[in-house]
Amino acid sequence: MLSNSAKYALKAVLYLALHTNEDNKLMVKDIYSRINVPQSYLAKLMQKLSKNGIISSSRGPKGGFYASNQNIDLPLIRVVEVIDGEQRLRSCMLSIHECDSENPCALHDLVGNANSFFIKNLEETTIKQLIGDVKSGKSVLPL
Amino acid sequence: MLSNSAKYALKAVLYLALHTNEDNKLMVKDIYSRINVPQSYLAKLMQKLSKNGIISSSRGPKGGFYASNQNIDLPLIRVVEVIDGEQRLRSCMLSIHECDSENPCALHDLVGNANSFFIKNLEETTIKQLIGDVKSGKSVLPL
DNA sequence: CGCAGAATATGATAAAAATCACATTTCGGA
DNA sequence: TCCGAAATGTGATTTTTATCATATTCTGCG
Repeated sequence: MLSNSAKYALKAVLYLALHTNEDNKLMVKDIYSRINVPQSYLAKLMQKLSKNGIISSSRGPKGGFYASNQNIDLPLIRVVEVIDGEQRLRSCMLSIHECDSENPCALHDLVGNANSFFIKNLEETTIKQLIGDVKSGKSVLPL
Repeated sequence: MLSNSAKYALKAVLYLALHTNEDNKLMVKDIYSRINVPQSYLAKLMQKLSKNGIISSSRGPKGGFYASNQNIDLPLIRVVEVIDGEQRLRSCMLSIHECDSENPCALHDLVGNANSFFIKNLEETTIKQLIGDVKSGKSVLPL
């Protein structure tokens, strides 16, 4: 469903959204152990996120990565699309190309609305909204 | 969610269930192009399925793979567990170990009951039931 | 200006998943 | 009883994903 990389990226984005802003940046080495992602792999992922405008960064001393107000208004789907591409998440359960609700593959009904429900949520939920849940204790952001 | 291998295996099992029985077997080379799976990779998958009792086989001339009456009464989950192992399907969206509905990770609610719904269906639907849908035209089994 | 601290770029290595190739075993039939 | 047809067993190769390492560029600050 989601690649490992996408999971890593989501964790990182949520961590940044919770702990950083324009005036309070963090470096990869401050983050990786908190979210349990290998350091240099995380670095690569964050570069990709940064290049695609999902997170922000600045170089040099006092630099680092952070989530701007603009960043956290992005829907979660953007994170996974940047990392996994657009296809992976939406591909049918049997990887049939012509599979949709009109012409369902044999497993289509078993998944039911499960997958589309998840995708819909990823599309409609912003990073900001999600960390709201964490802040209010509705869910946990784990290591 | 499901590995490529598991998808291949499901396709193969469903194909066998539709087109074979004790008296009417098929060889890998008769199947692979129909379900669009590389021949020798399919061979390996089918050996695994056969060894684990998901499908049946007999050697020698007039031999081949087939789905017995006993086979098609198995729930679909058995197919994916044999190929992907038991963990993969049930692992949390962020791969957090201590994530459940009591202690949900940040993404838990986004997936909602989607995943458990799918798993439940895999557990409760037998191969036979599923091909019923295909036979009655409710769904398609594609190449 | 220039140095040091940071991200960025590039590419090498390792591990896992997918694919291929072939030798071995089993079995039915002539 | 022997030959050939088929699955089975084993392992090598390729591709993708994940991981590591290092050189390069940018930037704030003294």
